[in-house]
Amino acid sequence: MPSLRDTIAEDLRAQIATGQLKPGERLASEPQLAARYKVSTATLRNALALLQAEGVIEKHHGKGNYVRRALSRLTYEGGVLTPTLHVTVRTTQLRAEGLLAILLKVPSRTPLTEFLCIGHEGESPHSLARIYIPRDLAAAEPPWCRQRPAEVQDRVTARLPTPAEAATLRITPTLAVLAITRVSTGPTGRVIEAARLVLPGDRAEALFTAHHTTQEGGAEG
Amino acid sequence: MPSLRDTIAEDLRAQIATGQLKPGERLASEPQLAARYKVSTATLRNALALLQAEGVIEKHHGKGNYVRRALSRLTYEGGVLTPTLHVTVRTTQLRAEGLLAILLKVPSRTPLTEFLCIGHEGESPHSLARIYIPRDLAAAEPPWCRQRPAEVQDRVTARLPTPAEAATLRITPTLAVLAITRVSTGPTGRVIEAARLVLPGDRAEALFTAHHTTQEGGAEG
DNA sequence: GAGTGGTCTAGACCACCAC
DNA sequence: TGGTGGTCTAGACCACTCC
Repeated sequence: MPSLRDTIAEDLRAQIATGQLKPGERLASEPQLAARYKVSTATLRNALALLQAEGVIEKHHGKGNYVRRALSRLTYEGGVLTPTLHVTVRTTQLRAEGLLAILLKVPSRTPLTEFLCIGHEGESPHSLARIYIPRDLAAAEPPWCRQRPAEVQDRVTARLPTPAEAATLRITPTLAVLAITRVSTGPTGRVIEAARLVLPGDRAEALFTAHHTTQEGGAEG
Repeated sequence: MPSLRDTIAEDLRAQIATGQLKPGERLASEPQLAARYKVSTATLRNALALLQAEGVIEKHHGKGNYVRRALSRLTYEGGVLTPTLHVTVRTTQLRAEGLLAILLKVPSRTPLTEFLCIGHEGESPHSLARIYIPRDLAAAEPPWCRQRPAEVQDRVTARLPTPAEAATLRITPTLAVLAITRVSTGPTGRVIEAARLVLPGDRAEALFTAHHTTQEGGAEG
């Protein structure tokens, strides 16, 4: 037996899917919706929380609840994120500590340059990347015109965003993100770049293609 | 100013991190905890919902709330999931439809063999894989001893599990999963396998390593 | 039956936003 | 200032588990 919450969520999902509620449109206020569905506001908010976790609606304190605009799907492939419409970059000087030093294989307190990159589509941010480069390798040019790596390793996980990440990406803290940690090694074996990408789970995917010429099997567990 | 919910969640997290609450142990009942923290049960349950979404606790209706047992981290690399302790396989005959036909590049209704693989560690399931192979390629041997692929493409996304997946993996529907769709192509260009893996986001990671010998840059957006 | 978590209610009070 | 969502309360009632 579906709960009231699930029934209401399903009804709103259907209204959005059929276009009765359009992207960017404001939903009726929570008291109004609660009255319409004959439930308490707590139950109605519970239903909205479901839709929020699915990335179907956005909540804006003091303004209302809105149908989420359908943005392009993001594809991460070969170290490149597409589509890349607008990127704002903020450069910071810092020193390697902890995990960052390990990733870059440098001693603690090694000078680094951080490039904080936020990708935008229209008004809304859609991707967050923090790129770390040993300072002696970082010049004036942006990092994506740099030395060619000989090896790139991507570590991909699914998790909830930190509150800061959620705020930056304007997503709810309950919407899962795809987190990619990339380490690029130069031809000499030196790590030339470490990057941490955070992408909204509901509209991002990462593609990896491997070519085999000799042995190796397509196994699994 | 942190909310009561966040404060309580943080306190419980700390108790678990410091070992005051041990893996597998039952928490005090919700009314007891609510009294201890001097909040309503609704607020206390709100805090527990946070911990549940992080994979820190498990809720069991009618029994209690339990600290989640720390299982090994799962690593998916080169098409192999490790550690692979126990796998139960169920074989099913079916016909390609929709997305499956597209992935395998076969006409609709092509006969397929499905291998439903559930990885276990002790009592608890930790991974779910559905492997699809054109029936003329599927023999008696399990799929991981099959023909060598020339190319393997992995498509990785982060999302919430379906209710069925959550039940199979014994995770909450609010814990994100890492979903990997793999397509293996044989030396002749024919797709020899499609696989859909679902891994709990809080303890799985996928690793991909690319080697470059010529051009290509480490870009990003 | 006793105890647990799951759902839901009705309403108070606060914080944010726009006019 | 009025409307919106955010947090929290106190308590009713139901469903599940175990004795």
